[in-house]
Amino acid sequence: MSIGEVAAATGLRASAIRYYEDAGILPKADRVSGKRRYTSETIDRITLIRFCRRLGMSLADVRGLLGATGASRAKDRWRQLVDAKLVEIGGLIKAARGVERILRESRDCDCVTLASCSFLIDERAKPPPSRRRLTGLREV
Amino acid sequence: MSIGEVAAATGLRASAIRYYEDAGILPKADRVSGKRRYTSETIDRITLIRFCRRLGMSLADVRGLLGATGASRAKDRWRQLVDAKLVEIGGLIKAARGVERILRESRDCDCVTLASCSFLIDERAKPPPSRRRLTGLREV
DNA sequence: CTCGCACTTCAAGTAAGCTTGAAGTCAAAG
DNA sequence: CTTTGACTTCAAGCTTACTTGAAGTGCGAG
Repeated sequence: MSIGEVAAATGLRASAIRYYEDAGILPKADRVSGKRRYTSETIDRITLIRFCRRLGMSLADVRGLLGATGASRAKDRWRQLVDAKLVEIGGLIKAARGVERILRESRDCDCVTLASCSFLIDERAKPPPSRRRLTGLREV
Repeated sequence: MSIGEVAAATGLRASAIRYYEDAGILPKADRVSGKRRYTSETIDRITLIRFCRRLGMSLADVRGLLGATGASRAKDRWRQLVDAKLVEIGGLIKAARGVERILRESRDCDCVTLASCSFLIDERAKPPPSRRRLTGLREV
């Protein structure tokens, strides 16, 4: 199949498929007179990549996963990744719930005028903001 | 106070404070022989900004909020922002829980070998990935 | 033969929120 | 007077995951 057909089948753009190849996420494609030719295996692979991405994994995660040779090794890596992601997501959910609570509580507060607002007073006591951002997720 | 003192008091870097000024989030600072001078009002303002950022608001959100003139107007904007953020966070938590469930279920699946895995088969049926990423949060 | 389309490569652009570097200024300390 | 340290501006860099654009190639149709 051509890159255009793979793109149509997977919902990615052709440019993204080329990018994945450059990034080492997809193997170098065979060429027929300079043009990339694929088999349905590529579609399966892209489907797996898309699945992982949807679950909030980075391309680096995916690269690590697909680099695994042999099914059992791959399965180990998969479990490791999943376990790490579960911890991350747990943290994310916890953080989100904290934010939700504060938002609700501060909704009718005078914070904005900065007049002795308990939230901002609490805020002063907190350590500097962490540089680390929690992982962004896509809708599942 | 100097920019360095404000930085120390708020946990931001001086460069970030200058950036906020350029970005219109902080008002143009008074100068004494070319150097910015601040009052504790600035610290309060930065504290508010930091509070908002911690809750997952963008600098654009904050700019809109602080642009409000008069306390009641500001309060209205605050409530609007909070309501919008609550919807967003609700979506984020829902998405995160979905991901959590799928991760758990797929943990011990044969997905990685692509051998008739129900998760990947489901994946094939899904629409192309949404470009939209859910808001990243910081820890609260 | 020429048109048009899908493809090719490579470089650069995009988003957000800052940081970093280079080069210069200023005031107080030694 | 010189050094030191904090400050100044402006431009460029960082990160991730791609997209976009420019310029060129290959192939089937008319």
